[in-house]
Amino acid sequence: MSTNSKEAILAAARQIAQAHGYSGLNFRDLAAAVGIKAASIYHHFPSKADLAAAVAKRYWEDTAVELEAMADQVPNAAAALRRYPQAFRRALENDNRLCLCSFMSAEVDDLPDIVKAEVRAFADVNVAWLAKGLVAAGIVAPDKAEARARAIFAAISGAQLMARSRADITLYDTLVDSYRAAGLLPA
Amino acid sequence: MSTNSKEAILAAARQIAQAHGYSGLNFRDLAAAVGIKAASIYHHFPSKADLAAAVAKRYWEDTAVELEAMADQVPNAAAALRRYPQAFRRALENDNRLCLCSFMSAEVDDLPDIVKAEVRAFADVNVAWLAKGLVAAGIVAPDKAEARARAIFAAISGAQLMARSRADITLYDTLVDSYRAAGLLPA
DNA sequence: ATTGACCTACCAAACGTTAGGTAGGACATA
DNA sequence: TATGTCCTACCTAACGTTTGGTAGGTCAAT
Repeated sequence: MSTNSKEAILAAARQIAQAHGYSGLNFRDLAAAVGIKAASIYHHFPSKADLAAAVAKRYWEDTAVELEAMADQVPNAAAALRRYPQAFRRALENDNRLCLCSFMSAEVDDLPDIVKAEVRAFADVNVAWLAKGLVAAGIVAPDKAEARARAIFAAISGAQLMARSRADITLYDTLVDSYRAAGLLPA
Repeated sequence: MSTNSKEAILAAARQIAQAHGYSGLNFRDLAAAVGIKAASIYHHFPSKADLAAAVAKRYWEDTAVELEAMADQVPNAAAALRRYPQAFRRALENDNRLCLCSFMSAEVDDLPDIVKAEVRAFADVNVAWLAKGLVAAGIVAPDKAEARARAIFAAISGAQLMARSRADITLYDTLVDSYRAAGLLPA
């Protein structure tokens, strides 16, 4: 159970934080979700800040793997870009949850520094993947790829947030369609 | 001081909630900001839920007035639309704060129902104003105005959130520029 | 004499965190 | 083979603090 419990804590903490944020993540509920006692979490993580940093780090690591896998499953860069919104859709499918790092971006004033750093890393991973794909697909010039990638990332984050506030995943889909129609996302 | 205190509470609560969210809004800090005692807030608002609902309601009311004023100060609908991002820029100028309703959208799982309703009303106000302007400026057909308005609102919210996470208001400006370059926002 | 605005003084519940302890496995030494 | 030491993984119980909220008083203005 050694490594297993730590992994279970990370997984459960991610689910809680995607629904209730850093401030809404508490040791008692987290422990209950894992099936242990609150104090036992301290055997695996020295503090709430360290736990949250580990969760956020794992979150962007998982996302990086997922994005690479998505690119591999598809014939070309354009097709991979077309599937990018699906990555953010999955959080909404999971009980109307939000991207962990969108939630933590809102909470940034109350976040320990070690957590903030991981939140920024998540954005960096997304922007880098998008920029690479935009260039490979020949959609934008290399010197303008990062700006466009950031715009796509920000817009998709906003669409997810708005859909969450209405608990309406079809709103997310129509927002993505609108981004395509307007020319922000490649059609 | 009668009406004055109530207004002061609303104003201070808005500032706090835009920086720390609904969960980070507490009666002691709020009272201290106003210069009264925590218990005295209950003389004006029966509960935290009622207070937050009043704050959110006042927030969209103020926004509606501000948007109308913005439209009036400018010769035509296209010029008004061009200034829309400025409304969201002001929160960032105010100590890197976030739109109250973006924060509360993230927190939607833990929000009292009466607060949720006001959060949705804020989005409705923005979308209605944008849709009206888009039609008046002849940028989109009336039957497609609302979809485009929603896309703009979501994208601008996302840009503000991303800029906040980096505490970088110039990032907000470049995101807005990218939206224009990509065709989401009218140039 | 009543009301409005605010106060002091609490409370129960929940928070992150700590102290100290228990059960059981690993492992080198005697 | 048995003993002593150390480890991991978890526990109970409590710590001080903060939370939203309540009861009842004071006091100037009407």
